[in-house]
Amino acid sequence: MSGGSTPIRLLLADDQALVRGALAALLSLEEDLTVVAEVGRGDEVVPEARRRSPDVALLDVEMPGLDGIAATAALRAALPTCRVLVVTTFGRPGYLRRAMEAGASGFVVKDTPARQLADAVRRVHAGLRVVDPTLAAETLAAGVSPLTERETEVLRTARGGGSAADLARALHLSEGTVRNHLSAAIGKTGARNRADAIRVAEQNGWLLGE
Amino acid sequence: MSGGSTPIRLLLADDQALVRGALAALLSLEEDLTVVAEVGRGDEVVPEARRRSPDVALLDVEMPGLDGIAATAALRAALPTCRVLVVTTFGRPGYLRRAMEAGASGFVVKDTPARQLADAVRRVHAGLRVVDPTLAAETLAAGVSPLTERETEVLRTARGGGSAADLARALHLSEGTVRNHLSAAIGKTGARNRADAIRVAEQNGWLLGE
DNA sequence: GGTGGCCCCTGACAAATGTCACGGTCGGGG
DNA sequence: CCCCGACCGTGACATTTGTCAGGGGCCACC
Repeated sequence: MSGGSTPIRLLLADDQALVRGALAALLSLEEDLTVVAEVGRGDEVVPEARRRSPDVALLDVEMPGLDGIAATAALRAALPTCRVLVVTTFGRPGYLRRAMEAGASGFVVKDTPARQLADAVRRVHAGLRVVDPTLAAETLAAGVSPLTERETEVLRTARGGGSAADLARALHLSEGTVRNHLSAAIGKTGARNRADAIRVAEQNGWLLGE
Repeated sequence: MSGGSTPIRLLLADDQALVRGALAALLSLEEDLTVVAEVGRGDEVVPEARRRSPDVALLDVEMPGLDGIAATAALRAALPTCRVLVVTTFGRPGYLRRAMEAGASGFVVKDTPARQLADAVRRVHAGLRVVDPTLAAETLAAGVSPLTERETEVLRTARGGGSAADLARALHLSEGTVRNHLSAAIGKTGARNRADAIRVAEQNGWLLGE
């Protein structure tokens, strides 16, 4: 494929240096691909992309500074010609939706065989969309988050652990209100605990930043 | 180094196919290393190692079937000549201790630069021990788990979420006993919640399977 | 034989949690 | 306009949770 013309320029973003380097090694084996930049934080994606102007960016979702979804949106805004392929550990149904809404061209789970990654990159670069089919089905099934904005916020804050009173102080709400939102969230998630509700919401990717 | 003699034979175990393949690509760049086996589950490590008889095994801690620590012990028992290098995502202080106790020769976090991995493999193969220095310090600081056997068991079961009554049924205990164990665990971990205690214990690697 | 640790249970208590019914504000859409 | 839904708050209530003071059994160690 791709007969000898200029190779596809790649930017890699992953917080784990070892994985980042390994992915670079893997992709560098392909003649039509070249890794021109590597970053370990979400907020370094756009600055580095400006410097190196890659064709495709591979972004992890879990990153310090700025998560991969937010980084996707920022990158699409800054360099519209650069395509984004999100590569993530967890197949949280909501992640896929959020990534696509943020302007990603592809979404790959780290479970997929290594061979397919290069192809995914090429497809994305060609303007096609790449999506894990089973994950797409799950996304449809899980649907959009049933949680209201405040409920997500309360649940997100509750993740750190702490009493309802603590949450109330942190969010400038009354303790009763916090408990009400939590109760609503528990009902909507089908959970029976506060902790349970957090787990469910997290699994479905309903707790992503903003 | 290693002037042209037979290369070091490696087995890779990681549940994420992409990472596994990428690591294989990374390590295959080194002339004195060759990847002879790849598995995605902990319980496949020993059978595959028997077939391919690698010199060094790189094992992830988080794996289905059998976690990396248990796989380490099993592998050491089955093939004593095969050294083990544990490669993990999380630098849980307790993981390092458990891995060393299980007979691992090295312990590397996925945050470390990709360049150092090949050297770590060579050192391990040479009979040396490889340990992340900062992590070693943390391990010393965190110390051994203060939790009693039953306390860990209860806490581990409580991870799934559920009321004290549920746990009592699952563990064939009285509900009061469960609450007592939980209370003790909460006290020892310095937490203020049940959920908090679980987080702390998990972070320190105190909840690993037997 | 005594002591101490871990285990299991009981019962009781204060605190936190989850639920409900209720009232009020605000904005958008029929 | 008026209604609905999201949002904030109150107060009250049953349940759950975390804590404490006990009791007894077992085992290891001095």
